[in-house]
Amino acid sequence: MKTADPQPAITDAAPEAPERARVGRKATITREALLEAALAIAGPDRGLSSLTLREVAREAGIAPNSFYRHFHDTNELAVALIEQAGDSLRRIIREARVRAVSERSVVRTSLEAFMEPIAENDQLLKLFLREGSVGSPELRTAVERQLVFFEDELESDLRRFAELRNHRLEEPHLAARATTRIVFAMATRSLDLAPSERAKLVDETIVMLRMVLLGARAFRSQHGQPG
Amino acid sequence: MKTADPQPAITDAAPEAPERARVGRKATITREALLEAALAIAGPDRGLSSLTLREVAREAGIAPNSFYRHFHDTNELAVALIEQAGDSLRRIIREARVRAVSERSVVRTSLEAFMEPIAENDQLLKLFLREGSVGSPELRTAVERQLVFFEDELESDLRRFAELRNHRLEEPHLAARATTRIVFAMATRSLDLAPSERAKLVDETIVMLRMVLLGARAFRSQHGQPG
DNA sequence: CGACTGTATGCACAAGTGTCCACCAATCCA
DNA sequence: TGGATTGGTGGACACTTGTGCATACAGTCG
Repeated sequence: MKTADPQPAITDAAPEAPERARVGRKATITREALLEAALAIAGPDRGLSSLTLREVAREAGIAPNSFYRHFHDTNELAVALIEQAGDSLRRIIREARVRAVSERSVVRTSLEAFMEPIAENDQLLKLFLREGSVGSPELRTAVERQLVFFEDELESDLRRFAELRNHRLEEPHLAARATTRIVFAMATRSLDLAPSERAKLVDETIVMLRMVLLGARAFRSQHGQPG
Repeated sequence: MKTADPQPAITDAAPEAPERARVGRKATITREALLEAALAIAGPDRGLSSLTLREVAREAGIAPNSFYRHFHDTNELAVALIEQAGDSLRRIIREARVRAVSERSVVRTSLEAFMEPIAENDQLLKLFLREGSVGSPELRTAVERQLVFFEDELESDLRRFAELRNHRLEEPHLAARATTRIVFAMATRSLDLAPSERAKLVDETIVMLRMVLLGARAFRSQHGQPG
């Protein structure tokens, strides 16, 4: 296998030196393979930040020292993993968006498109949901950054949709944020649920989201309204 | 080893076994002191589940082996810590509730009462917010259980309040859940914010919560309404 | 060919971990 | 007084961890 496979998009924009190794020994293991190995280890019980250098190396089938050729740290690997998960996440959402415009219930369609890969075996997604807010500062900001990407895309969606239907929409940014956090919290919760109970959770989540959207329409942004 | 401490219901007001040691050597260090020590170590960067037996013992000033006299495991300690944090949390909320009924804005008063101890140095609270969903299955269910307690109390609050003001309130359970998750997500986020930015986050959170409450009033529980 | 270079490995080390064991210390009850 | 019981200690064990150093491997270039 060649490293030459560009695969440029981990962060969306990093140039990432596509011509790294023109001379010297061919890499027997790629950076991506290491990420995969780490993913395989980091089950539900183990925080991403508890990953061990030797452990990852073992899983990937290389010597512990070789790890340093690809990452300087396990933290660095964790951050890369989060960013990759975030990309995967937003890709899912974009697909959901495409599907949603032609369906009856935008909320339901989008949410189901979001939940489905979680019910499947998308380790990346599970990882992202779980990682939340523990770990090194870099890791935390990495997660937060991805969440904000998510919120931003959702906000412009909400804006477009409201305009399309001639709805009022007050504070779309906050509506997007509330929606995001609810969805993530519920998706995380669904990870510990039996598949049979997930459908119910989806229904409940839809109700919550509709509350937010209804509220965003009814909201008056003036201050000091009655409690 | 026996836990010996019956701890019949984590729910409320645990009697806390006042007569544990009637015979034998006087304990030089209490179970609580160990919890405190663990709390002191578990900073923002370290997940609760990465605590080390020896580490906690060192911080508490006892021999590693003595740890076993109080907890069978670091996991057990972590769960105890979470439950303690949950209690502290609900105590705060009850106080907020008392204050809130005599104030103008229930939402703002409650939320500020919630955020204030976080801005202070309540390590317990920070811990709880952060721990979210990583760690052993026992730890995760412990966190989830505390969240549900929280939701239940909030739900009955919402119900009472709606009745008092003659408001409609559809699906109060889900309104409570949405509220809870938003508050927790935002509180967690505020942990990484400079104090000067927290006020803004509180304001934004209030808007989000009002959206939910407004939506819960406007909501029609019938199925299949227009998207 | 040999020189050069990036990749991967083996070995070793100090440090840290959980846990077992025997032992001491204090306190109560008979 | 003397068990009985509980709390705490110290030493040792087998193990894992991150990392430094020297060295072998596999290419590419002149």
